[in-house]
Amino acid sequence: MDIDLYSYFYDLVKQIPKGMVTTYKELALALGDQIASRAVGQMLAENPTPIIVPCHRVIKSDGTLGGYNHPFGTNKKIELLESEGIKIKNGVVENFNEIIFKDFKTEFPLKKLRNDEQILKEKISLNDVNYDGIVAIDGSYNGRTIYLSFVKIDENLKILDIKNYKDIVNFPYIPTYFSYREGKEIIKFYDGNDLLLIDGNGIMHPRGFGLASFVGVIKNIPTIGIAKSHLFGDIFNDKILSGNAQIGWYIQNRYISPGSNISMESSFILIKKLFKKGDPIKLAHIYANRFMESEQQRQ
DNA sequence: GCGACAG
DNA sequence: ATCTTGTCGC
Repeated sequence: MDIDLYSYFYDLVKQIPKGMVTTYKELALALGDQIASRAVGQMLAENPTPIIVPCHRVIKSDGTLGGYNHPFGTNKKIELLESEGIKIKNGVVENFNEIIFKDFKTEFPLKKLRNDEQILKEKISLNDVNYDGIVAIDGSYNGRTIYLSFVKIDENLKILDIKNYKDIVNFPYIPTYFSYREGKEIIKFYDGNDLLLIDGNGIMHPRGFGLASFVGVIKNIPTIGIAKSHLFGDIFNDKILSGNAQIGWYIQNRYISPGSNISMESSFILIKKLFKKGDPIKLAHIYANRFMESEQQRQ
C-alpha cells in the first residue's frame, strides 16, 4: 500500500462543514491513530491551498484555537472562523461540543498500515546471513524533499562509495510510523546485498516493527537500527528489554536493534567494532546534509 | 507546569 | 529533522 498521506489528509480536512470545527486529535483519529496529532498540525502548516482546504476550522482539543501559518497568525484564524458564524470568547470556541465535527468519511489509513505490518512482521528473522558490505544510510529533509545518502564503509569506517538520491516524500513524520516516510524512500533507491545501518529502530519498536525491520524484511537483507533517542523498551545496563525478552542494546548513548536477517549478538559485535572508530550514522548524516546543501546551491 | 513523542 | 497549527500523563 503506497498511500499519499498528505493528499488523503487534505481531503479529510475538506469534509469539515462551514460553521463547524474539528480538532487536531479528531483528524488524527480519522487517519487511524491519535499519535498523529502533531503531524496533523504540521501538515496543516504546510497546507498548499488555504481556504480551499479549510485548515482554519481545526482547533485544539481543549477548545482553544491553536496556531495558524499566516502573517497575522491566530488573529487571522479568529477572523475566518467568526466570518463563518463561530463565536469565540477569550480565545476559546463557544458551544464547542455542539459544533465539533467528528463524522469523517475515512478508511483509517494508519490502521490499514498497522494491519499490513502484521503480515510483514512474521518475516523478521534474527538469524545471521551473508552480505557483501556495510552501508550506512541517513536522510536530510527540507519540507517534503528528502536528500538520502547511502555511504558504503569498511569495518574501520573507511568510505568506499557514496550514492545520493533526492525525492519528494508523500508521508509526514509520525511517531512509530517512520517506515512510511523514510523506509519507502530507502526501498525505492537501494539495490544490493549489503548490511544496512539505518537511523531509527529495528525490532525495538512498540509494534516490534521499526524502520530497519521494514527495510530488512522488504529487501530481504540484514539491517540494524541505530537510534539517537529512546522510543521503546526498558534499559538495563547495556541491554534493552520488553518484558523478559531482549529487544536491543544501549551502546555509547545509542539505541541499537536488529532489523532483520541478523542476530542480536552479531548486531552487538559489529556495532561495538564500528563505534570504536566512530558513529556510521553520523557519517552518513554529514553526507546527506552536504548533498542537500549542494542541491540547494544549484537553484 | 514539564517532559515524552525513532527522524 | 527542523524551527514550530498537539496531546497526554505525571
